[in-house]
Amino acid sequence: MTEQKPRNDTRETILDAAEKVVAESGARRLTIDAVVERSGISKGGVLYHFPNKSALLDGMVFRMVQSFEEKLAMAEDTARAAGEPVQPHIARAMSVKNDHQKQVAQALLAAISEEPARLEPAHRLLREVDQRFIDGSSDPVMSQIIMLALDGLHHRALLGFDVFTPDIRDAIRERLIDMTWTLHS
Amino acid sequence: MTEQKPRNDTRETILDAAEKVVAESGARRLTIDAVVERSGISKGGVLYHFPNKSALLDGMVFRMVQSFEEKLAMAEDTARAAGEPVQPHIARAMSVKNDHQKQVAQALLAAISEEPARLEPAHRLLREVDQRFIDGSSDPVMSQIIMLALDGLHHRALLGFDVFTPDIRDAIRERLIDMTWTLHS
DNA sequence: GTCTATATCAAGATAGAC
DNA sequence: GTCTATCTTGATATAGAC
Repeated sequence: MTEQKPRNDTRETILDAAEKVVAESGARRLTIDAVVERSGISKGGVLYHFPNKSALLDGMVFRMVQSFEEKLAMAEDTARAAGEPVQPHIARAMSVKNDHQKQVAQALLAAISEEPARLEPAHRLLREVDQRFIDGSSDPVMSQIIMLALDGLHHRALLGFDVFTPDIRDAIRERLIDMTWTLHS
Repeated sequence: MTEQKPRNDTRETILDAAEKVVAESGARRLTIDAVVERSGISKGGVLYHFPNKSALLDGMVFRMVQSFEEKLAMAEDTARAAGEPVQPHIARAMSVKNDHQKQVAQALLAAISEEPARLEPAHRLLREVDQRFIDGSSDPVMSQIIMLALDGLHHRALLGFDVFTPDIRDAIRERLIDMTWTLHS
């Protein structure tokens, strides 16, 4: 039995609240006080875990990067276990629209508004994924285009501009995954 | 003789300065005072033209949208004059990396950090361009993918994450334009 | 239309009790 | 480890002279 993650300690509660604030009120209003209010934890408590606002942003970005990495690692493991190329699985993992993607958007948004330099871990991750995604492709430029289109999906969510109906979104996703298969078989 | 545009009145100077502040110091530091300092115009002067910060953001977004619309209109005129489909020309116009794209990034960044609602004019524009770009395509899903990839290029510039060498960027651009031709001939 | 001076407030950060 | 109270600053906005 893998025990339930005891993840909902105070730290996680604070990060959850921070994301909610950004989602609900915009990156501008991501203030310590807003997080205090949204989390129900006192200012002293919040500042105990994140001694200043930069640390809070680092925490948001780090958690986002980490959970994204886990998701990709799982996708790649699945691929390898099936003896398949990893790239279509990466594409699928990147294009899923769920809470996690929202988390990505909120964290990126907060960091870029406040201190773009804090995005470095996200840049690192994107560079690595780019590399693995293009690797071994029979048409690297097309692979890069697919990766950019996947980025574009995130982009629109980030800008709060998500006009696709679920069917169109699904059609786009499946098409991108198909294309990836073609480039890696 | 078309006379030199007399565009460099105080208003434009202020908007230029605002973009420079975002580019140099991040959206967070886009303050009235920073614009005052960067533009050399006094606080009273700046607040005469933009009575509050929201008005300044509106001004940034509006100018961005307008110049983008002009650029697209020119591209479409060129296409029609040559009896060609407009979509490849739209793709070309959207993928050019220049000062204008930087302007887009700075304005978007400032608006989204501060007041996402102020992005509405940009959303409207993107919806329209999307529509025209997909219109009459022999493969609308692929057209949408191309548009998303073009978005992705902007996205990476926006996040300060622009890793492509100029040749790769050119290769991607030309490929996207080629694909667009295929879908509209 | 442009300027300086100043009022007001929101937000980050610290101190110290429990 | 969590809390309340308070200090300090940076930023918006106003007033009114030139």
